Amino acid sequence: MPELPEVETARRLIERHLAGKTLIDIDNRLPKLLRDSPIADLSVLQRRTLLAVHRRAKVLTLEFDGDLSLLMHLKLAGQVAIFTADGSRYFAGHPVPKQDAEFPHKSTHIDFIFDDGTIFYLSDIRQFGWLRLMPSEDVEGAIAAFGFGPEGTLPATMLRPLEPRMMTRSIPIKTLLLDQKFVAGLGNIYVDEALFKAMLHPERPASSLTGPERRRLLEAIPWALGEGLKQGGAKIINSRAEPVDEFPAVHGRVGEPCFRCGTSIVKIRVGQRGTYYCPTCQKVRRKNAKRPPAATMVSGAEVGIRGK
DNA sequence: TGCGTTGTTTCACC
DNA sequence: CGGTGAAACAACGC
Repeated sequence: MPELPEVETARRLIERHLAGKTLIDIDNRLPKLLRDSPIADLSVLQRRTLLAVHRRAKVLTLEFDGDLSLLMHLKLAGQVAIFTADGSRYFAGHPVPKQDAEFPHKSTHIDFIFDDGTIFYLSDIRQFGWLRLMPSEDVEGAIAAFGFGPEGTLPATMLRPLEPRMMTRSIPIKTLLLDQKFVAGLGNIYVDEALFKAMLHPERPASSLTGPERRRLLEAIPWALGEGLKQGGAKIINSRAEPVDEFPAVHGRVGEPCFRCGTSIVKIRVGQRGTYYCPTCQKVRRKNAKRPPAATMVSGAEVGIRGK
């Protein structure tokens, strides 16, 4: 669930509440979360001060003094919770554990305890997330190795270089947008939202988009990520959306009326991913549709399979 | 109880 | 060798 907006929300929270503070204790009850980590033990972070928190795509870097940096990926179900000494609680990422739950929760795997009593809890109900601890000087190379494309939050004009690459790919536009090497930060929620905003069918071959359609999409990407960020991340619980100000408009809303036209939102699978769209607002349209249609219309090619 | 869930990697294939 | 689609993988709730 954590995509760019959720991860950026987490970054801001951590930086706001913990930058300049010193770690006094780390309780890591699930050491395997440190995967492929050059330094395999978090305890070396004891007595280190958090200097800054960075984000590239969906990867966070917590930079400590003493040349140590902790890379963090929340994947499907990671949650960041910060409890300050005055009893306030701040959350980002996955909705479980619930905000009023007792902490540490059974899915809370690491407690980072800071010198002023602030506690940073890292929970992950699915345990798909990962951490990597390394010398700060190695971070740049480690991030570069992911080969991320441009940040999806960039203004559309700066995403223009994506256009030629879009034109040569035959895969569904949704699949291409999910490729972090193409554009960084979109996940399943915000891809569906960007395609709805641009009024494009998720299965359209990327190369079939017209110039105006490509430009519309490049506008919709930072727009969708921005909407999510405004809300501190979209609220999707058990695959069901709880829209705020009509966002999300399609993701997690199967069977519910489109906010724009009232048609029931449909769920299909695209590249093995649950995909939500409005069959009225996001019709398949053919580029070079010269050939006059035969007696029958475009037979059910675009008809979605209704989710259960 | 088997399926769905996500981001990412890996693999088979053309 | 590159593009593509499918499978694998991590683990758990429903």
